[in-house]
Amino acid sequence: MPELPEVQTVVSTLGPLLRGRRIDAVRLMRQDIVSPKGANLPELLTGRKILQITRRAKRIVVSLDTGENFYIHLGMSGRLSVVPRDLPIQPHTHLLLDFAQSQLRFVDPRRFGGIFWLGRDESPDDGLGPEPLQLRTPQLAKRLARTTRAIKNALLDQTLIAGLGNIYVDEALFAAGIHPLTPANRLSSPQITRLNRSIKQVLRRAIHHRGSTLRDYRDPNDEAGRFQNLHRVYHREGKPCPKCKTKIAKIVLGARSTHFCPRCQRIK
DNA sequence: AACAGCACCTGTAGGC
DNA sequence: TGCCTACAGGTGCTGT
Repeated sequence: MPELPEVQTVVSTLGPLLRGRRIDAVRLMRQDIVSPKGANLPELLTGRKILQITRRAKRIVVSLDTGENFYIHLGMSGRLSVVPRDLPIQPHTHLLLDFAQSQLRFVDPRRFGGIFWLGRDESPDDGLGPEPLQLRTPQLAKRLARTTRAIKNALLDQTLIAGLGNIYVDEALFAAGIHPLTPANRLSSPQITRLNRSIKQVLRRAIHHRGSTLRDYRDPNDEAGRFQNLHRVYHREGKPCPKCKTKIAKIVLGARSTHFCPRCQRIK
């Protein structure tokens, strides 16, 4: 469910609530959400203090006072919330961290998300391409030149560029006027320049509006995002294109729905 | 070796 | 109302 803007919103909300707090107790209801398989989270976390919470792509990285780190991935349906300890526990709650005055809960019905403990030789960057908000155009051009896949699929590949998902790829391609099926290595250099600008613009706006809530995304204070109201193509099939009024099309690409304007986004 | 396709899970919305 | 299917914001594996 969450892409970079939603994860950024979660991280900015959690930071002030948890920074400097000591973990008094840990309750892990399902071991199978933890990686590596055998990691003993209660033992690793109890008594530790949280130094800071940061984001890398869609990973929520928690740094501890021991110098150790782990990250949380929300998958499609994962949610983190900070609540009073005595609030009733809802179904699919897999992990509870107790602090003096509050409790952090990880709830994830589909269990595509999880908690990833990082060993001394591991980094939250492992397996990830560059951050889209820091990406320079020559770097993007170089990476896209290496592949013939459809640009939509290439942008979803987290090793190529890390943090975009289905919504924001469709929105960025629309903003740049690029057809999602265009082979990545066939983009012209003006197109790549526009694409890089569009990606940043879409992500910044989405972060400003605290992400998109389509079904059930919520920040740790249980608040919905607002950016879904500003989507121009995503989930708008059959509705008029905001630029030219042509009906927005929906196709399936790599098993993901893909939305675009057939008139504004042509394959060159 | 890169890449398409599917599997992994559960909840929900929409059609009949 | 109720049943059944399709689909959902992600990623990792498998087979070509």
